[in-house]
Amino acid sequence: MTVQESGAEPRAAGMKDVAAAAGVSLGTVSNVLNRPDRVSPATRAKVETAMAELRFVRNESARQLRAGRSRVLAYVMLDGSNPFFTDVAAGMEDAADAGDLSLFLCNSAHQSAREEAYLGRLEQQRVQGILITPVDPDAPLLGEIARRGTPVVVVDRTPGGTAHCSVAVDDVYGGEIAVRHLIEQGHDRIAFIGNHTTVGQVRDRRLGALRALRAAGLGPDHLVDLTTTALTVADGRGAGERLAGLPASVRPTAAFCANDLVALGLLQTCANLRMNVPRDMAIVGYDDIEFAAAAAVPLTSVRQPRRRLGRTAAELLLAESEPGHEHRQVVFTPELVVRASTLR
Amino acid sequence: MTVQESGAEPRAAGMKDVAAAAGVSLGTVSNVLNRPDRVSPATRAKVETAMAELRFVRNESARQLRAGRSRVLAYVMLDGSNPFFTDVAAGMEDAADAGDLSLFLCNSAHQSAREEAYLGRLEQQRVQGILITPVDPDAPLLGEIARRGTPVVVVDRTPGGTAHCSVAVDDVYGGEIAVRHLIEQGHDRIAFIGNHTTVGQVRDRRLGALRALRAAGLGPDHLVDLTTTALTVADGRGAGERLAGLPASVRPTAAFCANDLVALGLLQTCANLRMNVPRDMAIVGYDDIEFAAAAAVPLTSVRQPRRRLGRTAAELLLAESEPGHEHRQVVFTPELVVRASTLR
DNA sequence: CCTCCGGATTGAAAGGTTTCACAAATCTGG
DNA sequence: CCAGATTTGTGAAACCTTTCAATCCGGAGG
Repeated sequence: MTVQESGAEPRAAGMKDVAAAAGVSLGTVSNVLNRPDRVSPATRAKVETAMAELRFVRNESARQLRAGRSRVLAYVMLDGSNPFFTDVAAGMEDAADAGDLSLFLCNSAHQSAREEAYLGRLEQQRVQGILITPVDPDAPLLGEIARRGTPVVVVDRTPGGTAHCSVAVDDVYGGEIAVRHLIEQGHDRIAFIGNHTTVGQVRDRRLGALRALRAAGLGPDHLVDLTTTALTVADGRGAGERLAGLPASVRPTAAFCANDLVALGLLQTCANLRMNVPRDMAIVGYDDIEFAAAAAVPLTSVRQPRRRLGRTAAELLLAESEPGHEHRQVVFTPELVVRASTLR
Repeated sequence: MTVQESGAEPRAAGMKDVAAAAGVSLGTVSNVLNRPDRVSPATRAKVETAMAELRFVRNESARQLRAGRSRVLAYVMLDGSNPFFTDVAAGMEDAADAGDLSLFLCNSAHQSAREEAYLGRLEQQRVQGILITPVDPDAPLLGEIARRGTPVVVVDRTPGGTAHCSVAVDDVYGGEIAVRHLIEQGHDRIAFIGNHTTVGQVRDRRLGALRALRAAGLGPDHLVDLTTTALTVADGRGAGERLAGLPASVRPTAAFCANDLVALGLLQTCANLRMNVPRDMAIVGYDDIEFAAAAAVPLTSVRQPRRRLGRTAAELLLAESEPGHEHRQVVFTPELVVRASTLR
């Protein structure tokens, strides 16, 4: 007389149950799962049938506890709503797929508190490694995590020390090619729109801009700074209004925007004010997000190898576990994509 | 004589080590972690110091194995590069934060194989629940997972049966208000641009469009179908060219696009062909993504309560574990955001 | 017929935590 | 000063898997 099991859930089956149902030992079930070649075809078939019948789902916690290794990577991204980071993540997925790993995405949304919470949990989960675009690349927490044994790779930021691997893009060079292009188009008063005082990346892009001016024999006074608080479309609109308000004698004829969102905002203001782009105002953006090409006036922009950035970061992470590992800092070179917004 | 521990890593400390260092029992360490009020302040302090000194990091696998519960939710999203889904995810994060849970994001990128791989792993991890916008809402796998005990909530799709909770937006109504607005603006030949033959959502939006026409006493022949293969900016550009190629006598004066990307593409083609929006062509998009407002001609669009959608989905998921749970299908109502692209 | 060999299978230990019944210590108030 | 209640702390079992040394078995070689 067996117990009715209609009402109560019959508690999920474990390997023990599978072993019993198949009439083999626990060890054999494990072998079917982890070393199928060590097991005779007949037994394997029996075990696999039993698994299917019992709807067996392997318990990853137990597996990981015993085996020590985890099979997940995580990317803690700075801003999940920025297409740049989702493209980077796509590159990581490519690498993770190739290594039979899962990639989990976490969005810190520029909040240190959230970032810390995620890092804490990931460390507790003993993930195989953490990819991160940190709110603050020099926060000590990252170093501590790495020292405690979870590999960390910093993405699209360059940490001060050399405590981790990192991948980044040469922002100085990016700024340089953007402004060199504008100079070649005949501009010699150029607006720089962005928050270069607070964000390292933006500072670098501006340095590149100055370098291009110098190379053309133009002093730093040929760069007109319009400082924003962040890098949103609204910031771009605001900067556009300030720009339009300048007397014609000093108003720049071109603008280099610290990212494409800002550039789109500027473009919109120009359209509202009936300023023709590129005739009255040439615009260069940065990042080459999908919408840059789709804008009313397609945007010239500095493209970063986003997907490649992500893939390389993940590969560096996987390489961390190899024997004589040395931390590497990979720097990619951006390229200029010229479109209508700068071509007269 | 103790062993040198300079070179070799000293194996991460566990609760046992903490207990020894603090001179208390293992159970007490566990109490400090899980029920701090059951422990005297003095002992707690001792234990906490020991934890800090040993750099103790709790092992989540072991915790979960023993406790049975996990503290993570996962959202398997259809397209990580679509701002719509990242906004939905942000809403879920709000809810997860409130419940002291982590939200992990997985990107299936429209690939069933990837979706299945993620689902398998999540089930093995025994996550507390799965939120998903599936490639195919009627795939049997979802039902199986739910039956095996991992709650599943379907987001922004309406599965045929009632096997899960779901949250969605009323797409028929969305299509209706979009086209009603165009009719009110005096249009009576309206293009519908999208892939309504393959995607349920788009079919619904088109049905709404027809309903609005009927309400105005106009037959279905007043809707001109321009069918696309997907819903990208490029599809919109292509449709725009087809539209422009129509003889003026039959060419619609307004277009209802199945999403904002398509609308942006159409807008771009109009700009290229020197067609004025909205005078020569009024445009309504769908989703109201951030870039809709930022377009050269700000786009009228149907806004879905994205963040709310995500938050509600997560809340439904958390409610699944309550005693007498019944699956619920929540449907939100979209609203029309009118901007310059339809206002003459 | 015996020994030895190799492949297939087994059994038990181990991994780090949570939980719970129980013991010890401290407090309450009569 | 004591019985009983309350607060702290303890010890061992349990969670489910992986791993590895040991055993089993059938057949090849002598």
